[in-house]
Amino acid sequence: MLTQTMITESPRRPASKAARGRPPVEAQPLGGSIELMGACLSFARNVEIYGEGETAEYLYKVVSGTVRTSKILADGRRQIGAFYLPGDMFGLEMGEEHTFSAEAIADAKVLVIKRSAVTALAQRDSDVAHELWTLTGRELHRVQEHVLLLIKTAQERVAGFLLEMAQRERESNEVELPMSRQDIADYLGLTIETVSRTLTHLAATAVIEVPSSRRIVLRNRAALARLNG
Amino acid sequence: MLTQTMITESPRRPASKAARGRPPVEAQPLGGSIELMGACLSFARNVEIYGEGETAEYLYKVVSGTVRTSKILADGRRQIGAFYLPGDMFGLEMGEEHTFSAEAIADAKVLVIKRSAVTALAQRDSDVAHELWTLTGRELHRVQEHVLLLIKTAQERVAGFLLEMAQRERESNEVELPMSRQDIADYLGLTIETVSRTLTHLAATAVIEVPSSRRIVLRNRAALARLNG
DNA sequence: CGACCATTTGATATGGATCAAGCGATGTGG
DNA sequence: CCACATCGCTTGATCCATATCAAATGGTCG
Repeated sequence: MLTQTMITESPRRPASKAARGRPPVEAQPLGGSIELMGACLSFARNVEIYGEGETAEYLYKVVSGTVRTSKILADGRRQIGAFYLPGDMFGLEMGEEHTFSAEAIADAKVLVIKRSAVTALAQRDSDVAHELWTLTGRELHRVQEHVLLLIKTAQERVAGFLLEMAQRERESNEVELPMSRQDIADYLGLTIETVSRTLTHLAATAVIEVPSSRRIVLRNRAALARLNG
Repeated sequence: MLTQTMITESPRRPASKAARGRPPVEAQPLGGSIELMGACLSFARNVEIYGEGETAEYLYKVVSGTVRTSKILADGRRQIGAFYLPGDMFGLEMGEEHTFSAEAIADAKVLVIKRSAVTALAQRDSDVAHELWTLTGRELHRVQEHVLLLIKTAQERVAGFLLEMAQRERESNEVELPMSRQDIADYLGLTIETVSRTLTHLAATAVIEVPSSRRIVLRNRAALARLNG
């Protein structure tokens, strides 16, 4: 069994701190008509936003911070389904229940939108319906990519992960990782030690630089892409 | 690199043989309004239905036989995305291109539906739109389950696969596997040898019975479910 | 400063991959 | 009708990537 990060239910901190370190989200083409009608909530680091199995009453959009969705298997192993950065929507479900749980990785602000309102709107407005569908389709695509990651070697997974993260934080070579090594490991289906060793190895071969554990510089993108398979 | 099954582009055989061995498909609640407007095509074993990267002009519904979707990685490894049995729809894409290719595993008949017709219809009819969305959502759920399979041990993957297949062929304990060991291996992210060994082991421990290589009897579902994690 | 985490590093174990035969069906040509 | 090639599958022996177990390091906060 893998060692799990203990989820410490730390008390909510004031929202003022949550927006730190990431620019405000510009209006997205997707969700343009949706995002108007939600309330904005703050969640402190490691606080659960919703739990697996709870009824899916809302869908969410990250304003600041980072959110992870995860699932705990019977024997305690944890699988992380996705990381959501500012601008990403999450929590949209087809069934009545959330199939994963969601937690804030760093203090996060999320826009909360009532599901019933959106689906009702979608019934009349085919554009909204199309947006919802697109959202699900995008998610599908992401998960398919995730499957492709999981059949690869440790190096390839880590390389793929870094490229994925780099792609998302505006095409820079500096990647700020908001999640712990354990989170990365549980996302990639590896152990924390293997993730660490692989990063060390990539650094040793000058493919990346690791100035601090949560900050990574991509020195040789081509090599990473090659490793990615 | 994994050894790949050679895809022999055998010539199309007459459709009469394709329906063998599986009862005709009853009308599904989903797709009720969609399936009326398609043509029915036949594909021989191992014939490609569409290729990765081709423009997604149609979506498909399996009438008889079995279809697999797959992707070949740069180094030759193959990942199978899904197996589609009679009644299942596949090939629905959000983008303009197919992200996987699709081949018939056994001689198959598939209903072919023009994408543009469906999306046009969806624009006016919110029920059709909802059907499309549901279809994508169901697919998303399947792929999420696939991810969960891929982080498990070989035993757990094979057990999970068998349960999945059993669930789909009307809740019987007899599972007829239409796909080869190589297909199963590429679906589960294992080698053909490991799949074979695992099945042998499950048979040795009386969890299953393997009267012929393509036919499996689940003797102890509880044990399988336990192995499934 | 000292306690507590997260992360790295090291030593060893192991599950599954790889390499290599063997086996049983199915089909083909002599 | 039988010898023989072929193909899909199984079985065996060995190797290696990653897990596991254990300890050291380093950063953060009271």
